Amino acid sequence: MSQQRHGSTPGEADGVPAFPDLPEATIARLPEYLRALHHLAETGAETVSSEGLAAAAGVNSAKLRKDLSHLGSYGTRGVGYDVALLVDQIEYILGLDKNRAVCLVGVGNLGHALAGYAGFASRGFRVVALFDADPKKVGEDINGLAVQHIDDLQRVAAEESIAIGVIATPPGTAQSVADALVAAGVTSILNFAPGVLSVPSNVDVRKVDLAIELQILSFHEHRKASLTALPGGRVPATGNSDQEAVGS
Amino acid sequence: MSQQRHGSTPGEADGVPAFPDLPEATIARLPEYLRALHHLAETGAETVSSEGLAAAAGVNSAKLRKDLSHLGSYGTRGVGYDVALLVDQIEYILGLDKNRAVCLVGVGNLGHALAGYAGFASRGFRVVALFDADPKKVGEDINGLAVQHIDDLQRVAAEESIAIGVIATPPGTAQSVADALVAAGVTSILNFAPGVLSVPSNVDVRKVDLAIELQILSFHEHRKASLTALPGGRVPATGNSDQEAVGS
DNA sequence: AGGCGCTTGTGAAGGCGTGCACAAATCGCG
DNA sequence: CGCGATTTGTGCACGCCTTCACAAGCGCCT
Repeated sequence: MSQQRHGSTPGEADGVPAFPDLPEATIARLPEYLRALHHLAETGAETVSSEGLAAAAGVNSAKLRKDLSHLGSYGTRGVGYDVALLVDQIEYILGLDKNRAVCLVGVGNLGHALAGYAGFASRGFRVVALFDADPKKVGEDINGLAVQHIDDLQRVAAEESIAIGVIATPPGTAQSVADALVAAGVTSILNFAPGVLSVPSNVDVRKVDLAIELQILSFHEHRKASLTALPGGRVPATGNSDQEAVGS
Repeated sequence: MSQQRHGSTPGEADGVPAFPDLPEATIARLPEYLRALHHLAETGAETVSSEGLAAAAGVNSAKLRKDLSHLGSYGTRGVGYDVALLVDQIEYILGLDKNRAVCLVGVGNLGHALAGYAGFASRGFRVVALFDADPKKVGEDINGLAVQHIDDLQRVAAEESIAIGVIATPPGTAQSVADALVAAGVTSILNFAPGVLSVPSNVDVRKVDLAIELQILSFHEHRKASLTALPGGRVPATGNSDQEAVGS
């Protein structure tokens, strides 16, 4: 669209503000598109149609096209999208070309697993520090990384210029950890602890609550059960064939 | 609303269909309300105002009232909501009074942690079976539960009447596991593996992709960085002070 | 060179969700 | 017994997102 921009460094444009403010809904889907594109690239595909990519990402093709059009997209009518080009573009928009440093607080059951989660490293993130309040855990080696005491957070965060923190502590300590992260200059938090965090407005928080996910499924189970028991009979589909990941 | 129903078994009403079809957005928030209510109950509160509960759940008070009104709510004007009553009502709607049986497939890094996650048991779910395809893992004892081979899924699922399955396998095997779950009669799936699952329309899938969450945060980091570098200056708040959990 | 088929990009419409603002209802107190 | 303070429940308007449907554009084949 707009002027011709093919071939310029991704995002580096002439008069266009490098940041088309994308709708939140679109942003939430970009990572899924990216994953699908990587998968396609591995199978050797050079281009994809919106139909094909949409199917791979589990969304409507019209939605996909509109999403991509928001970022001043690179598609060719009659052909489709250049896979490699689109990958670069989306990675640029998501800021994944920076190989972002992440720290993780709380090396309990869940934190331990997250520290070793291969999916982070392979998708643009480096877990550079682990913290815990429990002295017994400090010093423990997890995947080649030593657990440090939470009191060192401030220093380490500055040294490694960490902007993203992950909270995997019990609910009771989550808020104080969040405060510590904010004080250490972290401006994005991924919170696995149940409960609401209060943070300054310039800090972004995303929350993942595993029990909540199950409870939502439980609702649908309950609903399906009460419907099949009814005269009407057969289960009429939730309309949720989309299975998006999250919407903040 | 409707007629007076105070005192009847939750959900058991006269002419009212026990299932007011709630908006998805509301359903996604109910678990958060429930958590906040439990917390309030522990502190000994008998009633809450919509304002108070809304604050505890991190949402707007008008939104909360509308949400509760959808389930034919139990509030008293001038007073607030009866905490215990509301807990019962929400638990009934979410189907949590059934103590639902859940099975978990894939006892790797993440699956291991999920199997031991205390938050499940304390919020209405029992993990009753663990499966893995790796013979070396079969027989391993995790939290008093023995890992079984995936081939036994069908039999065990029937015996324990499992309706909810959790997938924590590597991406490559997720689809075949999903197929096996569906064949075993599971109608709700919580998927931690990256990628899109295709399932019959009567099966609900919710997806949690940890890397996607980080990528969304990364986008906001990128955005904040490119804004502070600009003439306008100060970070203008994402407007995301809500921090909901998920919206499918 | 011209035409045909295919695919993108987008205008417009409809639906869903949010938030405001207020009327209705309840309690407590004088 | 009536009045005021308080809080719920909701009608309404607005904005975001989705979806349809189609014109514009591109490549290929003849």
